[in-house]
Amino acid sequence: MTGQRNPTPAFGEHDHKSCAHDVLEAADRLVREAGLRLTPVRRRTLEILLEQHRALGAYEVLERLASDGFAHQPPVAYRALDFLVANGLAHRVRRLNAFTACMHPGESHAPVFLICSSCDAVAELSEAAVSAALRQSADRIGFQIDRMSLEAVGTCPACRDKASQ
Amino acid sequence: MTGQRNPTPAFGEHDHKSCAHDVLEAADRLVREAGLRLTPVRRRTLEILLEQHRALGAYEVLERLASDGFAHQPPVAYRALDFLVANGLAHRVRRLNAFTACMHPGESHAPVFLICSSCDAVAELSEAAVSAALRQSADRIGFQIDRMSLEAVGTCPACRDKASQ
DNA sequence: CGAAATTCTGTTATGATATAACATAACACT
DNA sequence: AGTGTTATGTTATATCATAACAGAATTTCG
Repeated sequence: MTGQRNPTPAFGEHDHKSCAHDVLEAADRLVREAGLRLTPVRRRTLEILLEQHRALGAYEVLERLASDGFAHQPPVAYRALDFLVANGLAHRVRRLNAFTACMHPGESHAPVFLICSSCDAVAELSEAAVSAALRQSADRIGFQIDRMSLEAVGTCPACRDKASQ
Repeated sequence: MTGQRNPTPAFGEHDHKSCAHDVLEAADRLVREAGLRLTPVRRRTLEILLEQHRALGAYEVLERLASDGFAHQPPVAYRALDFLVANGLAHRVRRLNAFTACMHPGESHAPVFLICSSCDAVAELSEAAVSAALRQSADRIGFQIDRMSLEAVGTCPACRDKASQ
C-alpha cells in the first residue's frame, strides 16, 4: 500500500525508498511466477534503474554495474536491460535512447512517458486514454498495432514553478 | 487536388509521383515564404525521402547524396535532415533512428506514425485525437508538453491481407 | 560595387549507442 | 554424472550522431 497515493511520483515528493522497494518486490514475484530468473546482474540493473525517476543510458548502467563487480562490456548491460524490457520490468525511452524502470510491472499497459527537459525526470503514466485513441485511429485504417511509443518532452510541474518565480 | 483521396497513401496504391511532387512544391513555397533557402543538398535530401513511404537512416540518405555528387561525410546528411526537421518538412522517427518526409508540411501538427514491421512502410496520420488525448493527460498533472513522439509498430492493411491468405 | 557579416558546405576526428558471434560457465533435469 | 538449456564473459565491429574548424557561397548594406 505504500507509495500509491501519488499518481506520478516522478514529479513530486514521495517516499522513494518504499516506492522503489515495492516495485522490486513485485518484480521478484512476477519473475518467479513466470518461471524466469532474476539473476544478480538483472536484479542489480533493475535496482540501478529504480534509484532515480529518470532514464539511464545503457552505458551509464554499464558503468554502475562495472563498479559493482560485473564485467564492463556493453553486452552485459544490454542483455540485462533487454531481459527487463522483454518481461515488462523496464521500458525503453526511444526519445532518449535510454531505459527506465517500469513503475507498474504486471499490469499490462502501453506506457506514456512525460520527460522533463529541465530536470530529466521521466514519469510513466498508466493512463489508457492515449493508447486507446491511437489504437482506434489505427483500427480505422486497418493497421494492427503490436507495440507503441508515446513520449512527450516538456516541463514538469516542479520545474515550471521554479521557472515562473 | 492530386493525391488527396487516400488518407494514408503509404499503405495503399496511389499516384506516388504526384503525391511526392505536391509535397515538394509545398516545401518550395513554404521555405520561400519563411525566408529560408532550400539549397541543392536540402532539396535533394527531401526528394530522396519522398521517393518512398518509409523512413531512411541518415547514412542511407548520405549514400544517396554521395552518389549525386555531394560530400559523403555524415554531417552533410545530418545537416540537411536537421534543416528539414526544424522546418517541418521532415520528421524523425525515434523508434527507427530514421527520417521520413512530412506529408503535411505547413499544417502544424503532432504527427502520429504507423510503422509496418513487415514492409517497412511508414504512414503519417494527421489525426489530432491522439495528440489531444496526450496533451490532456499531461495537463491534468501540470506537465507542459513541448514536443511529442507518437509511434506504433505493427502490420499495415496490405501485409495483413497477404499474411491471411 | 566591394567589404563585412552571415549562412552554408567540406572535412577531420571522435563520441555515443548497439549488436554479432563465439567461448565458457552455471543451472536444471533425469 | 551426462545432457540440454540458459546465462555470462569477451572480442570485435556495426550503426548512429556530433564537435570543431576551414573554406566557399550568399546576403547585407554603406
